[in-house]
Amino acid sequence: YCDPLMTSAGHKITARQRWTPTPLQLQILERIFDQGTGTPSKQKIKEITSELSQHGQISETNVYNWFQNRRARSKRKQLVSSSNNAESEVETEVESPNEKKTKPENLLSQQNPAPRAEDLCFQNTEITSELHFLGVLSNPNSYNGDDHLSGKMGMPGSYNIYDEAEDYSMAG
Amino acid sequence: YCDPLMTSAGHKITARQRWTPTPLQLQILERIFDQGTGTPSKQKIKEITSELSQHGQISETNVYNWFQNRRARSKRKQLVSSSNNAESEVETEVESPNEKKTKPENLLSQQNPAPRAEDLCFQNTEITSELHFLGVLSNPNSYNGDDHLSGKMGMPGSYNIYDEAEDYSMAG
DNA sequence: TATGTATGAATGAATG
DNA sequence: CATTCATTCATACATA
Repeated sequence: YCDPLMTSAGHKITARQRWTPTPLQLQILERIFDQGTGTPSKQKIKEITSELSQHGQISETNVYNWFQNRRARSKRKQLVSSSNNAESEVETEVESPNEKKTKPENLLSQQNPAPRAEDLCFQNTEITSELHFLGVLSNPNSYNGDDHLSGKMGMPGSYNIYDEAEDYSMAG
Repeated sequence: YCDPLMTSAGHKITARQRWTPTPLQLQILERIFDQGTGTPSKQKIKEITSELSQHGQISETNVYNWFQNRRARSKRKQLVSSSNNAESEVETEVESPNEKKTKPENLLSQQNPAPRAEDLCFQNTEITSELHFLGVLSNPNSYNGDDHLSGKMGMPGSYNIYDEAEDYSMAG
């Protein structure tokens, strides 16, 4: 399945728009990932890329993205698995982006200590859309505007309770 | 007016928590960014926000973040070339030049090895972005055939890998 | 050919 | 400002 760049038989390999890791590359990547390196960082990325280059064309960006995706994916899976015992009715909709309606990040606390107060505003989409048409969202209060860094704005057009003026120590 | 809440994928009508810059907004932002203003002052942010607000919902936070991200991405990799150039004999058996396809999904910059510092992907990211949003906003069912690029830009290296991917080449 | 799934890539937002 | 996360989009690939 994975071997788009196969030169042995595939003479006419239609260059993909996106990089397709070869089995070898994948193996190495997984191996490194399994080592718990998690975020290889720049230097490591280079090394890995260099290594993978021996097995096929690859860029540091690819490696970087791979790890990023891998990590995000891993977490997703994890929280999903743990969600089983959870009392939530959220049935394993994990692999169904189609069915995905919201992001059960609350379950994510397992691995993530939830350092940030992610107050998800679960507002009805329909409402939002309606508001758009109504033009209600056209020009909200725009908040004070000095809390760029602290801007916890959850959604555009939604009035976040944290809209309070939160001045940050941004070097002006 | 383009509905930022609706995307080509539009599998779900769930409103996006994420601000989606409209074409106009993007254009203005890029323009300002191009001026070299870099990180506009809070005052400037307000002004920009005000301007962009006329083209769609937007917050100062959005503007702020946008510039931050833009800046971070602007500085594309510049050392990826001389650092890891282990691959010299890449089996780049690209398709024949005669090969022609309706959809120029020709080789991606990633697929293209031989990273040269001078030859770094200096594609017009602006264009790419525009095309992107066009494709996104375009509905597969409503192919306009006019200016819709449907993500199938005929630009080589439309997916400039180095445009994204945080620079892991950090000096430290 | 059309649909579904898996996954790489793009981007806004968060954090340090 | 630098780095990382989370979400979404687009596409390769498998399947019917």
